[in-house]
Amino acid sequence: MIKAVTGTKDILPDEINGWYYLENLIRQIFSSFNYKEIRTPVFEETILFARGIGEETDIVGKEMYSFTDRGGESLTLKPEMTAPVVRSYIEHSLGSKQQLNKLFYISPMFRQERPQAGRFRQFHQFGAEAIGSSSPILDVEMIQMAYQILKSLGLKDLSVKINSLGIPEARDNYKSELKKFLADKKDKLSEDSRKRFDKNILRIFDSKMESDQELLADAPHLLDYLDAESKNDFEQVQALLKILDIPFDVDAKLVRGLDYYTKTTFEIISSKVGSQSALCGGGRYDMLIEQLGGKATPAVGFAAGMERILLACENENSFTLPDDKIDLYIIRLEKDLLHNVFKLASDLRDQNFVIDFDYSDRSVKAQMREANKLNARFVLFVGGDEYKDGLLNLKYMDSGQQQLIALNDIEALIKIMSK
RNA sequence: GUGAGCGUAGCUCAGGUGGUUAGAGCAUCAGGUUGUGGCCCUGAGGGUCGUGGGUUCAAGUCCCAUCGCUCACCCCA
Repeated sequence: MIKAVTGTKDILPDEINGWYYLENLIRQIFSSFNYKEIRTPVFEETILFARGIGEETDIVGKEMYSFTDRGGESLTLKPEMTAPVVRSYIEHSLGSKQQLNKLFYISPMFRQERPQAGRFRQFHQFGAEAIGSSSPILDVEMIQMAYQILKSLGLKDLSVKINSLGIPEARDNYKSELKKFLADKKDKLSEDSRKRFDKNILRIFDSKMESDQELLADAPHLLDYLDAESKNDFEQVQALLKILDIPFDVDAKLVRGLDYYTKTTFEIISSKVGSQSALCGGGRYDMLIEQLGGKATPAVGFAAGMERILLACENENSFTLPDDKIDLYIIRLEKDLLHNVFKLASDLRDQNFVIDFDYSDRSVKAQMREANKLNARFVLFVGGDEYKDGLLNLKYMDSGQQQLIALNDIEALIKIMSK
């Protein structure tokens, strides 16, 4: 049997309503902040991600689905959306059409990682990017939109973590201080953390090893090394979050894994999704546009994992969807009335009613059972003596009540079903 | 890339110490009299017991390999 590839899955009809619900909510909330949707291709030139995300990151180093096409070009299935959006922003000179571009997206992403609870190789993210302003108001707007979407889904067990990485110079200063601090403790660190020491020392803070965390207890604080501007912005962010009544924790250990982040970073986590607890993450990336060949432009954004969010919703039982219903199931009492039923269904479907009927020649009982299973509001019997008199028998499925309707008075039927 | 657990009908699972035609519930389909649902009753279909090899007179049940799934590490949404 041919099965879906490891780490991918089908979204089946019985779970699609949850996705519609989430997608509608996303579009509605982003729209209320006047963000416009952008769609980019699923694949891009590999170099976009290598340059944008950073050669040293795990995503680029070992998780990308890259392939060479017949023209010999190296292409990659997008592992994240910020680089493609920025590429598009530069390519189409969106910055010269308006000062600030507020964009959002909903899209599949691809990363070749070992699947796990809340993690797949093809997964879906929604997110937003505000390109063209350095105002911390936009930093907060990102958190606000993400938080509002999660809250609207009924999620309760959320916590917002924020941090500031400062401008690159400030961060570099801090890195060398941290390096000094850990130099004589290096051999006590875990194996993974020793690797991080050389590759990306900030990530040592991510370690789940208690021994590492003990060694870090007295480490210098990143926030103490912030430049004046970053510090001021970060205070602004906190003040604005308080105005919005969004609870948050400053977490100096929150270090994002993508190279492009500057200043504010944030994450919203839920304890209801297993160990992959980050539902969304983002931050400011003031250097990226220039780095990808555009004019130096400040920007901020976030991305959220939709499978994780849906998983959290399921585990918290945060919302319930109404059962699927159809308006009318048409039952034919005689087999030779197929054409009449077919035409009637067609006419009513033109009026935007959800209509179904039996495609084989099943018994009336079987058709009734089907109507019941489909949660039909009404059943219409076509055939029998009343049909010879030009009448149809309409049944209200909730009450069981029946009523006759003239075959030439479809308007009456429409009127009843419209209620 | 590393580690652990698990693989029996569409789904959830039973199948002491290996022994005749592998079971249940749910789901599906058909019936329960003449043209009518949800409950109930009856019946039917559906499984190379993940795959391959080995031990044995005999394996779903033991051993090995392999594939797949799940969870965790790593990393990230």
